[in-house]
Amino acid sequence: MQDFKKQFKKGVIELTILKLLYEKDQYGYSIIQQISIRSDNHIEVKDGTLYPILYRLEDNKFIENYWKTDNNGRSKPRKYYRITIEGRLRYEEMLKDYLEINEGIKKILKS
Amino acid sequence: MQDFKKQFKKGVIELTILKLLYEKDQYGYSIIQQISIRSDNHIEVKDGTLYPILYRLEDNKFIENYWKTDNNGRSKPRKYYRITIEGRLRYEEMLKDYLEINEGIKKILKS
DNA sequence: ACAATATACCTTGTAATACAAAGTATAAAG
DNA sequence: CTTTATACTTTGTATTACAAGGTATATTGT
Repeated sequence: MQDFKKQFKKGVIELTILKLLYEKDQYGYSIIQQISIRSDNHIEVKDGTLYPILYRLEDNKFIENYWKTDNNGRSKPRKYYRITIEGRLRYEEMLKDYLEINEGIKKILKS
Repeated sequence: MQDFKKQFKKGVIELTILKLLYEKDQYGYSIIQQISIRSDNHIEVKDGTLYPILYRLEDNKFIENYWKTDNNGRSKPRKYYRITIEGRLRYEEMLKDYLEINEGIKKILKS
């Protein structure tokens, strides 16, 4: 109980991750920051939450990873993720469902 | 996995239940129907889902029940639920959080 | 130079929860 | 009078965001 924000976020995080990777390849930590920034800090995803989701998405072939060393100062490579064709389809599906449910809730809440 | 609609619904169902009881006292089965109808069938809540939520809300003093026999033909009483003051406060809180998260997601999804 | 903080990734265990599936019983409809 | 809908209840299961722990490098402050 208590934290219903946590509940609201279920399922939605996967959607936002796929959206961000749809836009461009990114490494995990970057995704966490992007979600924070772009949602005006309304959505904060913990690293202990994100990484398992990435592994899950990878198992399902929706994304795939590659290690890349950026050509700035940093020597240690970062693990980048790329969305697959299946991942794009999955995203479109999820988006459709999300919008549908959201429309339904909006109708119940108004009046 | 598979059914992400189920995930989107987490937490949101409690919000819609409180909203419906905010409007007027209702029995469980009626809530299920109301959610279906008012969401244009986009949200379907199963009875095995609803009743445990009602008991939970009751344990937390957000709602309370009373048995009532309708004065039409039906002789068997139905278990009506009424929202409490605490329940109203809880609803306002949840709504605020829901709108906030939703705003955040919208910002990430667009562009 | 050194300490403190941020970045970056990973893993284990836990609480919460929508639902399936089963049951019981009455009411309404064909 | 048989079938379907209504109405309520309970048990077990899969999923999942997170806390809390870990490791290691990079950056910033003094």
